[in-house]
Parts: sequence; structure tokens; C-alpha cells
Amino acid sequence: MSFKRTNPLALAVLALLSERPMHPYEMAQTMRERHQEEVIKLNYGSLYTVVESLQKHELITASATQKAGNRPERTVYAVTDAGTAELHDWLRELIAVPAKEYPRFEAGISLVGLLPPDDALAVVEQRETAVGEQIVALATLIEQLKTMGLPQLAWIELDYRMAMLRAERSWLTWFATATRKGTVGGYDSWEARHR
Amino acid sequence: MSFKRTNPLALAVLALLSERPMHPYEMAQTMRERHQEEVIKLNYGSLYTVVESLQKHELITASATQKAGNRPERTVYAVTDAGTAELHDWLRELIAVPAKEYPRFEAGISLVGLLPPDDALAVVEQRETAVGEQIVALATLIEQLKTMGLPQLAWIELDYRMAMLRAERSWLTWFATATRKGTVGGYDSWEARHR
DNA sequence: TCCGGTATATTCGGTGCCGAGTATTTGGGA
DNA sequence: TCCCAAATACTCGGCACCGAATATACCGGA
Repeated sequence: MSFKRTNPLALAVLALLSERPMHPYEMAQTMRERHQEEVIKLNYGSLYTVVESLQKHELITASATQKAGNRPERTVYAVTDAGTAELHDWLRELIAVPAKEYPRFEAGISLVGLLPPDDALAVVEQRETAVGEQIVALATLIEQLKTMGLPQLAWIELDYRMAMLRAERSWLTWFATATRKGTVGGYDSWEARHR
Repeated sequence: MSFKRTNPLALAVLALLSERPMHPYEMAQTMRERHQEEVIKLNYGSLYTVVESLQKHELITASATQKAGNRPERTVYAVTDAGTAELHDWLRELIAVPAKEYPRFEAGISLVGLLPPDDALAVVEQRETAVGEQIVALATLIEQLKTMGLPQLAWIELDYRMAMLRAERSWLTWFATATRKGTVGGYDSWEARHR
């Protein structure tokens, strides 16, 4: 069976190994240093599972088992040609084709009518605040990276996320206002249902 | 151990049962009719797992095992008081607290520098088109629901998604333009790396 | 030199999720 | 009335994912 592009952690592994050979723990370290785990979920269990799977499909190979100092043996992996091809092709697919995703918030907001309007307004305002804080934090981080001399291309995903956060906040502001004024379509029966 | 709010499908089950008792298969049907599966991932295996889990935590109860006609026995469930409380509380949490999520596109775009600029531009343009089509499709659906007399509150999640899609398209347009012109920060070394 | 906290590196059992598979019933066309 | 496709209703084995637990090595202070 051919390799399944499920866990993006596998993509990160391929990308890291295309720089230089590494052992799994080092991959994790590197991902942490570069704030990559902000974008791609990392945890040890999955990391080792994913590495084994990549190896089985010959996208990476165990290039050596070092034993530096008296440390426990560790397996160093390197990317194969097939692995590089897979990396590029997967990357193209991820960017070109919007994936069907299920953001938790959509699930929540779709059922907001089940809450009394007062409660709904309160929680939407809470989210508005929280998203505002995320925007500030992200702006700070970007400023910091910029100061460190990193080019925009190195934090392009943060730029994208910023755009999305701003859009979400605008929408929340609109919805909160419409709820407060009672101008959201269907408000009357909503309000009536909850007395 | 207390109930874990992992699978939003459990939320949908609680919401459906708060209308009237149902058996699992009927829940699935209803979700389909209402386009709820657009927002909450539905599949049979998970549905039955989730129902069993809700029952174990006494958030729903098997209220009857009908045997209408000669159909196979089916178990009808009803929500308990604890279940209603859980529904409302979970809902409040989902809306108020932004969840940490990992959109596939962020993973992809964060590594876009690994592709040659030409390829990158091509795939970004492909996505731009695809997102544009999603926007048109969604606008059509909304118009249709509006014509059917459904109030805005009944399709509020589509309104939200529309805002997000538009924001994404704007960002893609900006990035494509900046790449074409070579004005994205770090373009020169990007271009140089790939010759 | 002894002790303990931190860093290194991986394993492993449990769990939730998935979707293809099974079994029965209904409806409708020939 | 016979047959088959579609609808109804649920089951089950497999597998990816998770994160806590394990085991060893290093380093600094008392």
C-alpha cells in the first residue's frame, strides 16, 4: 500500500531531513526552536510512529546508529530521492487544494441558537476579547522575528494566520453588535423561545 | 472518569436529542438533511461509538427499543438533564474559547520556500481559483436558504465561513501578486536558492 | 564524591476513530 | 408475484494517535 498523507508531522520530518540527517529526538528539538510546533502538531508518540511509517515506505532510511559518548543508541535517518519527491508533491497538494476541515468554532456557532441570547452575547464577546489578545501576541512575535532579521518568507504562515484572526475578529464584532441590537435575522423568535 | 469533549459529533447528538428522542441512524439522516455534516464530521462508526460513550456517562438514556414493522430492533435514545447541562456548557466553551487548531494550509504555506518560486506561484494561484469557486458555491447556497425563508440565525455558520473564505482569498491574491513581483520579503535568496 | 535535577531518547498500552462490511426490509418495475 | 436496487440499521477489526512512563547520561553544587 502506498503512503498516506494523513499526519502533517510526516511532512515536517521530510522537510527537516531534506536539510540534513537527524535522529527523531533532534527533529523534535529543531521543530521546537523554530516554533514549527505552532503550525504542525508534535508529540513524541506520533513522531516515532510517523518516522517508522516513512521508513517502511522507503521515503527515508536509517543512515546510521551513532553511539556518541555513552548515550543510548540512536538511529539517524536521511531522506531518499523518493522522499524528496513526496515532500514536494505533498506540499504542492496542500497549498493548491483546499482541504475539508471542521473548525470547532463553526460547530459551536451553528448551534448558538440553543443558548439564550444573553448567554450567547456574553460568550461571543469573550471570544472577541480572546481573539484580540491573540492578534496582539502574534503582532509582537512577528515584530520580534523581523527585528532578528528573518525575511518575511520565513514567517509567511504567521502573516496568513494574522489575516485570518483579523477577519474572525471583524466577524465577531459584527455578530455581537447585531445580537445586541437584535438585528440578526431570526432574533425575535430566538428571544421568544428563551422566556 | 468524566466525559471528554473531544468529538463534536457528540455535541450534535445532544443537540438533536434535545429536540426529540431518536435512534442513531435517524440522527445521521437528520444531520444530512440539515447540511449539518458540512460543519460536524459524521460517520457511522464514530456515531455509534459516541452514542455509547454518552450513554455510559448518563448524558443520554436508551428510552425504548422499538420494533416498528418488521425492521430490526433499534434503540431510541433521549437526553437527560445532565446531558442538557453538558450541551449548554460545552457550547459556551466552544464559542468563548478559541481552540488550538492546525489547518493543513498553514503547514503547507510555512514550507512554501522549499518549492521553486514558479511552482509556488502556480499552486497558490490554483488555490485562489478553488477558494473563489467555494465562495460562489456558498453564496448560492445561502441565497437558496434565504429564499426558502430560513432566518439568518439558522445558517449563521455559513455566514462566518463566508467571511473566512473571503479573507483567505484576499490573502492569497496578495501573496500571489507579491511573489509575481518579487516583493515578498526574502524573495531574492529564495529565487537564488532554486537555480 | 555523592546527590538530584535536567536533558536525552525512546517505548508501549490504551483509546477513539474510521469506513467497509453485514443483514434485513421496502418499494417498484417487468 | 418475482426480483433487484435502494434504504434501513448497525457491527467490527484495524490502525493511527496520544502522552505518560521508562531508562540512561550529564552536570553542577554541597
